[in-house]
Amino acid sequence: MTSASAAGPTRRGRPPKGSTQLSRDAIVTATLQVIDADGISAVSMRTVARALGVDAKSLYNHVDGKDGLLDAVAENLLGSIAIPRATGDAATDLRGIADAFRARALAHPEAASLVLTRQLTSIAGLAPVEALLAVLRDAGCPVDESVRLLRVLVAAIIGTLLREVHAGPTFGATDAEGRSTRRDALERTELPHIVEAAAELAHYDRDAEFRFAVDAAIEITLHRVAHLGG
Amino acid sequence: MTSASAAGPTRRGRPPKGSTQLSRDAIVTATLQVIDADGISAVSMRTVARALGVDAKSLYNHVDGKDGLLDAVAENLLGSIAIPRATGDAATDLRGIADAFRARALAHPEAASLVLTRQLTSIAGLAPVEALLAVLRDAGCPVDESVRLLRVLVAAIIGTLLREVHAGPTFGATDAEGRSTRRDALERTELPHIVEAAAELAHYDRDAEFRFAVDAAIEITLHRVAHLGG
DNA sequence: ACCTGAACACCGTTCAAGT
DNA sequence: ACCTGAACACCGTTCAAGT
Repeated sequence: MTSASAAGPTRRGRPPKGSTQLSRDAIVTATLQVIDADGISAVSMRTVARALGVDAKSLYNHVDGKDGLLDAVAENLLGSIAIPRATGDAATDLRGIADAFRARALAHPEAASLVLTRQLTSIAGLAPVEALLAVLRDAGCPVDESVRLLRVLVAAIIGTLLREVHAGPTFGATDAEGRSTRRDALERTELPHIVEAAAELAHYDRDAEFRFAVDAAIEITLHRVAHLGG
Repeated sequence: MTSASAAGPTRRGRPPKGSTQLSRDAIVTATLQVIDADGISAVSMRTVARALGVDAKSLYNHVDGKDGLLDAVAENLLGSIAIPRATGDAATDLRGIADAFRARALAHPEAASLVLTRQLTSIAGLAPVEALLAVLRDAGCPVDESVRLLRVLVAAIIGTLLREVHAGPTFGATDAEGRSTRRDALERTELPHIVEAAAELAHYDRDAEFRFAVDAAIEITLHRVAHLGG
């Protein structure tokens, strides 16, 4: 009945010495590692805490619940996009920003859907938007039209990346056997145009599709800019 | 210690009479109701089962776990899009399909992200793809180019709808006070082009933005078709 | 063929207690 | 200021037992 002596298995209270202080940044990094290793569905307050050698409840001191944690990961990714220096050629610069965005997404494919999918109200991830706006304004596009075109571009990028990220190996150009499985399934639908295009539908060249979609969006954008500005 | 008599609270074994047989369809419908009422995060095997007056484990007889359940909901939604009859004018027909897709998504905004986000390997939701392909092929576009343009269109539709669905009330045109909150936040970023465009960025006219993005994708599509087919 | 009891190994989160 | 124990109300899923 005396108070507990020194045999307690885990400690309580503040960490004793320099046992690598927990921090928001360390938590985000650990979460990204869990996602990369085991997928986004493996993320829980407990798995992340375990990776840090800490109790799950400790995370609440640095992050606003699980949802806040996932937001923080998305913001971290978005904020770490390396936007290339502007060249002055609008098409080149827009493409460069799109490519930088994609490169970051594909570096963490399992985490990418967080960025593509979450409504980010924070200001952390606004750098790419600023960069796109800068290109459009410098090309002589008025503010309101710039915002509309910005949204067209972003929708094209996100829509395409979302397919690419979700497509998984069964859809990629490398996996020949998954491709033929898919083709067979498409041919069995008996929908005439789908059967006709089954081979093309089963094939997905990620790089080429991204380039095609983004170039299409850029083309329409610059076409409109030319009509308006000068 | 005798075997249990007639006082057991819930029954075991097959349902006794005509107690509305459980079915895959009933399960999907109940899930959609849960989603509409309380959001997608409220979906669990237990909540859906409760809505049906049944034990959660019973669902496993009709549906492949929670993931299979959500796939089934997405397929149901995708399969119930009312595709308008073709008029023969390609732009009109493409717009009609896009609008039909959007109408279905907005009818169940909380469930929409399932359709936009899940990789659907099933053939259930292929009708819209068949319809889009039909329009492109009838316009004289070759098969391979049709598939590429189809993907551009779908990416534009999904990218735009995803923003619209996630935007929530804080982003809409109706909510004037959320809009001004957002504008203030944007002005505080001190990123020059974002500050300049803060008013436009804080404003989002859902109908107009969808129309603009889809028309842009259609324009580029038909432009390419004209160059190729004639 | 279809349902459930018992059971398992998990979840997110609060709040008071510790240092 | 930051951590954890105890606790709560949940999860998805299996498998054998029932009818």
